[in-house]
Amino acid sequence: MSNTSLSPRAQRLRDAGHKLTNARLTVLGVVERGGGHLTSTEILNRVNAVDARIGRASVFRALDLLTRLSIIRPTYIDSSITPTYVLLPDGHHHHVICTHCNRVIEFEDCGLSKLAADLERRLHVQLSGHLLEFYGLCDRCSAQERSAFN
Amino acid sequence: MSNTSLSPRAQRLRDAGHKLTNARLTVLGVVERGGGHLTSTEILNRVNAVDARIGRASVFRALDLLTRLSIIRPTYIDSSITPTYVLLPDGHHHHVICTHCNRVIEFEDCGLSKLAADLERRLHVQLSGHLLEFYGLCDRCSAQERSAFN
DNA sequence: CGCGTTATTAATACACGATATCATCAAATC
DNA sequence: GATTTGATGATATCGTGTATTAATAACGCG
Repeated sequence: MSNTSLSPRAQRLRDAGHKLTNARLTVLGVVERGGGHLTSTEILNRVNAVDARIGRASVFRALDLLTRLSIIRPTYIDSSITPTYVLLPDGHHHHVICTHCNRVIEFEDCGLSKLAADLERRLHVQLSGHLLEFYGLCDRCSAQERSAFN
Repeated sequence: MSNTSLSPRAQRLRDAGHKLTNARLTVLGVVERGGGHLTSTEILNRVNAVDARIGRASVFRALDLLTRLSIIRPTYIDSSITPTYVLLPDGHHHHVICTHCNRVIEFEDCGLSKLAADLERRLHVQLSGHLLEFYGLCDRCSAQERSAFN
């Protein structure tokens, strides 16, 4: 098979020395089309809808692998519940999580490339991505709080 | 009992309208003394070593509560395994996670207070903390990689 | 300082997300 | 096309986190 139609992220998988299997490409496709913040259960269901022959374990293994390659990242919305996986589109992702209603508000632009370059030099690390989360009350919840003192 | 010896974080619990129970204060103490990145299991064990009468569920509830107050935050080191909880000492925390050996390197200084103020204004939110994670290879692993092409 | 109210707890049984295992399979290389 | 080796899928199992409820202790108030 030729490589002409490989997605950039699939290419990264191969470049890192991993086989481009059906299971991995399906999981990657589901996450890419998912629009962010899918739980493992949602991913399992969607993968199964695409190809019922793909097993649970392979989905979890694929998620682990994609995480190690900084293609996706597991995050907690609420504490302790199953994580949601977010794509790190250009290696990074940023959001605000409301600690009252658990709403997630994404935003662009973190201005962290300078800090990343600093860290690479100071700590002798090779960075491939980052995640920035802010916690607090969203607009609705903070309005509510003001009016009800509670 | 007088309030003279309340820790600042315990004070925050009370100010938010929650009772300062033995279970909550014990969990908080364990996390504060833990030096960051304790798993729930480690926290459970240490809490039990301090006071064996405290039940599992109370520990998880305390962790949830402390998370909602942005006093701690669950994070994933490796994908899919049990989370580790980090203190957000002044409302924020920053680290680099090595995607090869899972080592965690903490650093100070993120320069994000300006961005936080911006977001509060633009999104009409009230922020109480943040977490910044970088992913990549640590010094040891990136040296290894260079010498072994692998 | 003790009493009443009410949030919180402890104990247990349970649910369910994630994993270990291993025989089978298929992707990449030549 | 054959070979090598990493990856898969099925299943049994594990272990973290949760629901439930009667009992308890923290806090405010007199």
